[in-house]
Amino acid sequence: MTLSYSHAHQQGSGTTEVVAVLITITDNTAQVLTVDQGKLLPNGPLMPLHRSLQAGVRQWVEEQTQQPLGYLEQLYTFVDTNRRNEDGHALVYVSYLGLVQEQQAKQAQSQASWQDWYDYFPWENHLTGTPDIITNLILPALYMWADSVEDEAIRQRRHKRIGLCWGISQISESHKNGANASEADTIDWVAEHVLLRYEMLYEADLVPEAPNYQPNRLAANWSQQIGLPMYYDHRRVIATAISRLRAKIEYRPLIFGLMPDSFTLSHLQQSVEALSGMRLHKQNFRRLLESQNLVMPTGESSSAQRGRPAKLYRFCHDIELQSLLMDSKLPKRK
Amino acid sequence: MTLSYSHAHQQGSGTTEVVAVLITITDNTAQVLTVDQGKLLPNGPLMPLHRSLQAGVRQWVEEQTQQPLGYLEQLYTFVDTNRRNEDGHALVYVSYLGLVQEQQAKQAQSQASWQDWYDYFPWENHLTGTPDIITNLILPALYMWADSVEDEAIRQRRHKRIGLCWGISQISESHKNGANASEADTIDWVAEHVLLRYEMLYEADLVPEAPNYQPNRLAANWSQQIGLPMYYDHRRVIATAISRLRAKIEYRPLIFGLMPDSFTLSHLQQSVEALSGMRLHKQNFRRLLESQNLVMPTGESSSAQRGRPAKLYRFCHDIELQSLLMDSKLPKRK
DNA sequence: TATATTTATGCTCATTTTGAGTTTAAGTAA
DNA sequence: TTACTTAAACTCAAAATGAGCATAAATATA
Repeated sequence: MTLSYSHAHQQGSGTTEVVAVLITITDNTAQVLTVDQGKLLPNGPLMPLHRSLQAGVRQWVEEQTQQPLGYLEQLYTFVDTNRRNEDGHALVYVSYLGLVQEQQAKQAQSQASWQDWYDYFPWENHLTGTPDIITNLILPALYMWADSVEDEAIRQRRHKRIGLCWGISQISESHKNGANASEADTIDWVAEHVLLRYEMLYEADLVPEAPNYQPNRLAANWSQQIGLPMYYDHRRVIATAISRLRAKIEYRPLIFGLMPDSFTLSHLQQSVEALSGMRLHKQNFRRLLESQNLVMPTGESSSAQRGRPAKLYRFCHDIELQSLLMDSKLPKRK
Repeated sequence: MTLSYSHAHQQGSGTTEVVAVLITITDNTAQVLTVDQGKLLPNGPLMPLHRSLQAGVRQWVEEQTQQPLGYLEQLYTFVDTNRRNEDGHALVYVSYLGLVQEQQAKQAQSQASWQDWYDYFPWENHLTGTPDIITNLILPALYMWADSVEDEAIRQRRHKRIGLCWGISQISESHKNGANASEADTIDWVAEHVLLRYEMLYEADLVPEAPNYQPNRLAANWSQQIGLPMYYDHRRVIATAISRLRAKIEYRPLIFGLMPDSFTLSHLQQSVEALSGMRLHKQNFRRLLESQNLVMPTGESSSAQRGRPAKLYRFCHDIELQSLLMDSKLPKRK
């Protein structure tokens, strides 16, 4: 794992970098923009000429990916004490979440490429039910990790934590070996806990990025199944982005930034589903949309592929402001 | 306005600083910890010896204020292009929100002092109804600002924005001079829009920190009424903190970090009210609390001052984890 | 052509959650 | 004792939510 790249352009003694998580949806699949064969996010040092962090992000994204980008919001700021400048100052990097409209997502320019984000987080895709990787691989490994500790109290807390993070509704039967089978047995999957789940895998040394990762102690082809690793902490940065996106989409119409100018309601719903990784209830989705006055029919209909043709809609740009200010929700779970 | 202080300890070429917004509640009043006579937040440069941003924050807060602090979360990262190091790199500062338990809030150590946060944001205190400053001073000034522009479209957007930000329910009568009186007339005050409101005042040059602030053009004693200014962008940082706190307290039991070990439900409610700046409906507040299993009675009662003595409660520390993970809400408006 | 299949869209219904009261209990101050 | 104050239990209607049924309008197929 060569960590050489990415700082070729670093000059002077700046200790601040920007990192961008750009998201788009193509063919109902959520994608993230990467460089360096999917191993890194677009990034670059903040330079004296940049007038703001946003400006820095936009410049480096433009330069490294030629991708025009719209909505951009700050995510989180990390410190990497393993990377320091000549004065010994640790590298600080500020991450941003950016949205790219469907039609704007260009094909693989230069070093950049769009990647299905579930290639990095296969356990986050619940579009066709709970993925096997959770029940067959992850949960057994996590319970082994939980039980590997002497202290009974810690063990119990870990069990509880696993349940809360991963939603132990189905598996409760097969894993209530302990006496505490009477615990709240219907905790359900919370889509926005992406970061918590990734961090638990990291803490349990179950991902290649973790300090004590030992795939030999795990299932045979563990490394192939646990998702693509990245350099530095970039997979964690993506997890942060997905968490934010999934949480925010429920009360702010961020989906605006990802849709083309006109679309069907099904298309819109599938886009939200691609982000949340879960299926939604069709009728309720529409009801909520209607109650919010977020979209209006264009008058045209889509040239249907199979069934009844759907009406086309566009967002009420009239409400740009409201969309920023007011609490306009989007639907929840199925 | 001397901006000299606060960088006396800067050494080397680091371009990263940390800033802390520490919050406590004493006598049902929300307070923020400041240094330099209330003009600055505790802050300091990130140094090579710091192993994380949190560690940096804790060290500087400890050093400057001797205040022990518990819960800490990252807020936002700013760039100040006006402050640069010898290489021309702009200063990056990472802000944190910290909570201090009521009993832990010490009195004015060294340079530090606790300030009523509504001294900085008098318009945010709606505990006794909409404050006069909004109707008498701020809104007239904002509408003047909105109307000061030629372009009709921009003027309309500004009017709309003002309404959304400041909740134009009461004043709609006196200000529907235009033809569009039929607009949604019942927009209500949203407590967590603190940052939006401050930024609007800044944009309209109505606060002393703004580049074109000209108090002479405004009401006679404008500067005395519009809240205490701070150096740099520190008042904006507090606004960011209050926004986050008010938003998050509705779906995460952050209030934990501010309460003493045992308390009455009324005390708890008053604390939440101090943060949100609004009165809550007593019975519904209790109902919600009960449905969440966040608190449990200690068995004791408070030695009542006047009325019937209230039972004392404590938080279910059993649920530390759940409080972090699950969506446990606290009540909304009255 | 008739029929099945597919997708879109309109509508119903039971349950839960909210907002807002009323009533009763248990203390202190006059 | 009486008035006043705060606590706490309970009620009720309106709104939001989760889930299902019914109908409409197209295409694919027998």
